[in-house]
Amino acid sequence: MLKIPLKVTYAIFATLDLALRYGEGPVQARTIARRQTIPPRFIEQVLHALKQGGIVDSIRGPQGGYILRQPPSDVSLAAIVETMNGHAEPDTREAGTNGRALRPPHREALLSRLWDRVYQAEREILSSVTLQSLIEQYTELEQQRAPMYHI
Amino acid sequence: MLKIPLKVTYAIFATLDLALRYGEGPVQARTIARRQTIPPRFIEQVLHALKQGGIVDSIRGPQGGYILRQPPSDVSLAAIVETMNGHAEPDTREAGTNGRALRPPHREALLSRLWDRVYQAEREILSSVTLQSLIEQYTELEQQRAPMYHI
DNA sequence: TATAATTCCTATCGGAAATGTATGAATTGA
DNA sequence: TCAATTCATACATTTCCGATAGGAATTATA
Repeated sequence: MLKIPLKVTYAIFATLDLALRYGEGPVQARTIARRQTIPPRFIEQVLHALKQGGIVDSIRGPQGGYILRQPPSDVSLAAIVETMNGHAEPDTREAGTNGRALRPPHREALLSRLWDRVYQAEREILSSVTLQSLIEQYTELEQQRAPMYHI
Repeated sequence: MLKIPLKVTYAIFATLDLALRYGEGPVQARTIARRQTIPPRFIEQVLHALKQGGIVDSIRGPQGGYILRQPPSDVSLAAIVETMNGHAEPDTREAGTNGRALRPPHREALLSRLWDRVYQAEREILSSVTLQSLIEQYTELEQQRAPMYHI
């Protein structure tokens, strides 16, 4: 039910990489690929999709690269995920019915309502998480492992 | 992200079919397949999985078939879905890291926490829906379409 | 005990989707 | 002009899912 394509993971790490350098000029695809260990030829496609989705901007030519279009606090994971999934609504495939069993369209409505609820719950969570908040969580984790001893 | 395998849909309709006849003895795979329009050879596998998951019991030989193991009000969709997905926890694939970027295991933890939240939300919803409540919703919908005129 | 009805088990196939690679065109700073 | 970069598209590979197939195991019933 919950399936996370690698593409989506890549997209999150790529934008997170950009978020960590927000305001410092464009970052090249190759650089992100190296740092995040993503196949270089593949990340181009991911970044391209992110551009189509309005998440990142691109600058061509030498010294070009990619930048976040908005500050990290304005970029929710919901936006990223939806972009990568092509706004895929819950995949409501339907099997037909005959006999005196559950009949469509009621049978269909029964489940599509349910999937909708699940979908909305998922969306709600992803909307509440931004690249900024992810960065904060990350630095928290880092400090827990290598704590700063005060005084 | 939210993907609903046909297998899961089939499993729900199959168990719903059994729920509608709970207490009336075993129902054969072929019968369910015909009524719910599921490929006969395929539903065998679905029912088999449901048996392994403890959702249904099977009776072999002539006049055999499948029955719900518990009354419909005790069977949640969460149980069915988890059975069909082989208790698949959120698929947390990880790409390695080098350089001074986000480093595992923190990077990994960051996302797996998130997927976990989504997964739990999904689970919560599915736990609250039973075969019984689905049946009730269904008959409600039926009556709305073909209403009973009182008096 | 023989037979037929049924579940059980495993293998396999085909197509679609996901992942990854390749090639070259378009753009642009130096 | 040149080199660095994104852009666009096509192609190859792998993995997964739906579906089919064949036969083994079980058992009610005649």
